[in-house]
Amino acid sequence: MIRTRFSPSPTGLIHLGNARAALFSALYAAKNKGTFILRIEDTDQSRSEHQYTELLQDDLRWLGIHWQEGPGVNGPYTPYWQSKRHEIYARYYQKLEEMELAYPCFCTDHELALNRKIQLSRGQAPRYPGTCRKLSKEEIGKRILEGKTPALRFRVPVQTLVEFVDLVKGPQRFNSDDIGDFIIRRADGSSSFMFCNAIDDSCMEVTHVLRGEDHLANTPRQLMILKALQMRTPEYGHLSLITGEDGAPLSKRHGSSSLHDLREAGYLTLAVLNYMSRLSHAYDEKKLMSFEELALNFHLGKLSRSPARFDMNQLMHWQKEAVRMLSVKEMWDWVGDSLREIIPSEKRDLFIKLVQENALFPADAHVWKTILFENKLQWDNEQLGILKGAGKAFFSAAQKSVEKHGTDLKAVLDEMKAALNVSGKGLFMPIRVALTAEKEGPELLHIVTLLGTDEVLTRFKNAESVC
RNA sequence: GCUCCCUUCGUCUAGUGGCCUAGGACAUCGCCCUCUCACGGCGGUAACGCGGAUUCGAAUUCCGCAGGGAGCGCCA
Repeated sequence: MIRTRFSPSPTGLIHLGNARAALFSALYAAKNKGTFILRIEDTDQSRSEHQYTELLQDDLRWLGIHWQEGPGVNGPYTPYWQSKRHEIYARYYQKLEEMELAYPCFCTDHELALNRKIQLSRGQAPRYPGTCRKLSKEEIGKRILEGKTPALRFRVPVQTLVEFVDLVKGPQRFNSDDIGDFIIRRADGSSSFMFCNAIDDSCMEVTHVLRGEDHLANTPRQLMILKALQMRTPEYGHLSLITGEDGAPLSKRHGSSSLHDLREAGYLTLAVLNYMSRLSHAYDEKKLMSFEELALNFHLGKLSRSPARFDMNQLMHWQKEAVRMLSVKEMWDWVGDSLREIIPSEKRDLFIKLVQENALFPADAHVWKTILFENKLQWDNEQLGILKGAGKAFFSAAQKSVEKHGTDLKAVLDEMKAALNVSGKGLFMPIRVALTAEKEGPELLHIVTLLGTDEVLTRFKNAESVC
């Protein structure tokens, strides 16, 4: 049974990199009919904010990622909030202390910072020097009596090779001597990420951990903890990072860097899903795929080892595809139901159909709503040139034809062709500009139908008056 | 500084020693279709970071270099 998880900390909106870790974890579980777990890592009370645990779940659900265990659904390994798992961690701290594989550390922030500075200036790796490593029971007792509250450090074994096969990067080998004793419980009693993340994965029987590449060097630490406790270890796969268009790590200054931003910007779930799935994972299929299809064709072995750039062009491509796939109802939800009230009921279907072929975002639909249903056309100089080029006679002829044929555009055009000896672009462009003040857009036939005879006449008249 | 990761068209990638005069998609350019944009069709431009080694043969293996990134936190 495959079990994967996503374990965000509620300190902010879900970053695209993390969202992708969640996505791939969910896809992998889905592909293998396994279980995908959501676990909230809120051990850092000072930085965790409740609002984010809700937002993060909303955003995940929006992306179409659903968890079989976690907040809201529970499961056999409850609770799924780390802040509520203190007793569980306490047992393992005790075990480690009993085995003397963990020891209290009384060093202050100041001492540690100073030490790091000295080591760095000497060209050494900034590692914990082991100050409290050999404190006797008496010394420890004395300090505690003095009112000092220690943190707990893991005693890293000496001269030990930690080896594992990374699911995407391949065989890895680390020397324990490159790793300093690290904190597993803070002085305030809370658990550090390094510790509870590993413990929870093991306790929850997670089989495959897919996470960001930035955790690769953490893996030997977590493996050492689990090994010391004789607990089962998951397999790890480290996903390459997503960078901005300039190759630098994705950040706020690149614009949309969180799922939430994308959602707010009007991107569709399927667009984001297809784009993100294909960032550092190759699919043979070129068409837009559903979550299920993406899962079915997901292969760990197809995950790329190299970092991938976030590319707006490509996202836009999937957005275009996704918009075209929308049903009429979905289109209304997407463009905003308020538009309905402005548009007469008999014209709604046609409006949606027309917008669907030309819009990338809801705002585009609003532009066409304004053009077609609010009478405030403004021609710019170039457009005025086009109108004047056609001339007053053109538009008076147009009005005459419309009066006779109504919105039967073909009849109108035929008559104008014969009367004015114009055709092609010379015929269509002045009409398009007169009716929409745009040089591009949906088919004129549809535009004329939506406008109706009276409005078409008004607009031709206005065009004539500026010639 | 130390440890680790990464490096194929502008971008995402295919590629696991001969099928590679390196394939696809997006972007871009041109043509066709066409009332415009889009769609669609056809075609073009465009890449194996550098240097060695192994081999009859290397994008693919090995070594070095360069560049980019991560970790070395009482952050996660």
